[in-house]
Parts: sequence; structure tokens; C-alpha cells
Amino acid sequence: MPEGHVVHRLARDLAADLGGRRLTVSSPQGRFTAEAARVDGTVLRHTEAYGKHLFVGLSSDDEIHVHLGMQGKWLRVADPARPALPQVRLRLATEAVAWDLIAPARCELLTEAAVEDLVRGLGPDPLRSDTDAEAAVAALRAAPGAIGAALLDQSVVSGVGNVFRNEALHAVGIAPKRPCRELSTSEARALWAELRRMMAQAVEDGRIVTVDATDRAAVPEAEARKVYKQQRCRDCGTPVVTSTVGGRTAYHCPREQPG
DNA sequence: GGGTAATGTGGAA
DNA sequence: TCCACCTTACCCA
Repeated sequence: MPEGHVVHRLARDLAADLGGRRLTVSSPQGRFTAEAARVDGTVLRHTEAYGKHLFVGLSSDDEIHVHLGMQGKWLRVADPARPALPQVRLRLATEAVAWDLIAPARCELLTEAAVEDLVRGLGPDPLRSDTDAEAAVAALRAAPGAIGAALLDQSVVSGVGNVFRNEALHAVGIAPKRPCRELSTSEARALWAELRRMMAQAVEDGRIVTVDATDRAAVPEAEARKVYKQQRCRDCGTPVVTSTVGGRTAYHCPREQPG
């Protein structure tokens, strides 16, 4: 269940397994059958993540665009001879390995021009090296409404989901309901830097762990965050406050995130 | 075995 | 603001 770190990690892992390889493309579930037939036998040229969007570029000049939505996931299948489950929307296979896409919100073929249009509508992605930090800071300060809502708006910044917005705001001591226009430049800079740090760490970990731990992999999922879905703040023990911000449940520590 | 929430988004109301 | 979508995981019985 994917925020941007999952998509960036997938771009990397798919490229490692499938980059430069000729693909057998199929849609066992049937909702991508015509498109799969069109690109079956093409070579995977590159993969790219932008926000929560994944693009798989093929030698036919088609791009497969995948958005996982809330439930989508890719499963790596070590034995490509093993038939896919019937609910698999898309299988990308070589003779060595297969990747199966389950329950995506979107899976479609786009032209490169259509990809550019889509990406143009996305705000800066903290996980990309080609983003302008000062532009991101300006966009955050200029956004209408609360910072907790702006962080979920993919046209303001992209790739941030409900876990990162709550954990990053906590890390920099900003309450989710603070209006964007009230944020100082230094606050917005700290928030952007924290998003970049936290999300990059999550790409490496393959999960979101924001508590301090020597062995990050050993932290149980339910205890991996400081405020998100926590009863008490894992820094100071203060009861976590829940509210609705930007249409989703926000979590914050009233002591460390005043206002 | 059933019921529900879920790290998301877009369209209807 | 609500709801539908796609599926899984976890809780409860």
C-alpha cells in the first residue's frame, strides 16, 4: 500500500530484473488483454517513477502507466513457468522471472507525449533528483488551506501519502491544520528536507519506519511510526490527536506540534 | 466464515 | 462530502 517510496522502489526493482530484456506480456485477468497483445515481445527500455505513478517504457515507444491506488501491488514471481493467479491484471515475464500486477487503480498504455502531459500536472517529487527545492518550498507556502491537505494534493507535491504527511509534519513540529500561508520559509524548507530524508530512507528500507531503531527491519509494523495510527506519541507519550484534514485522518502530537 | 479498514483517486451529489 | 473501485489483511466469531 503504496506511497511514493513503493513506486520508486518498484521502478528500481523492475529495471533490475527486466531492463533490456524482451518481455512476454499478458493479462490473465483480461482487462489489459488487447494492450498486452500489442506490446508482447517488446524490450523494456526503462522504468520511471514520478510521485505515485510508475512508467514502463518499451521498445515500441509505448509506455505502460500504472497507478496502484489503495490496493494495487506488484508481486515478484521467481518461477515464471508458474501460471499467474486469475486476478493478475498484467504479467511482465522473461524466461528468468515474472512480475504480476494485482488490483491497480490504473493500468494503461500511453504515448510519451501523454506521459509528459500527466507528469506536468504533478508537483515536485521529494524522491526525484531533478526537483527544485526552492520551487517546492514556494509551492507549499502558496497552497490554499492547511498544510496537511497540501501535502496530500499531488499537484502541490507528489508521492506523499497519509503516512508521510503525518510523520513528516510531526518530525518538524508543525500541526496538520496550520494554514500554508502561515508557514515561514524556514519551516517549509525543514518540511521539504524532512520529506526527502524520510522518503529516501523508506525506499531503502522497503517500508516506512520513522521511529529510531538500531535494527530497522526488526521493528514491528504497528510500532514503526511516531504518530500515525498510534495511541501515544512515541517521542513524548502524549496522547495522539486524530482529526480530518484534506479528507483523510490526520494524527498529531499536540505537545510537539502546537497550533 | 463474515465484516471492515486501508499507505488513493476521481466523479457524482 | 460521499461513494465506488480494485483486493488483501486483519479482526472477530
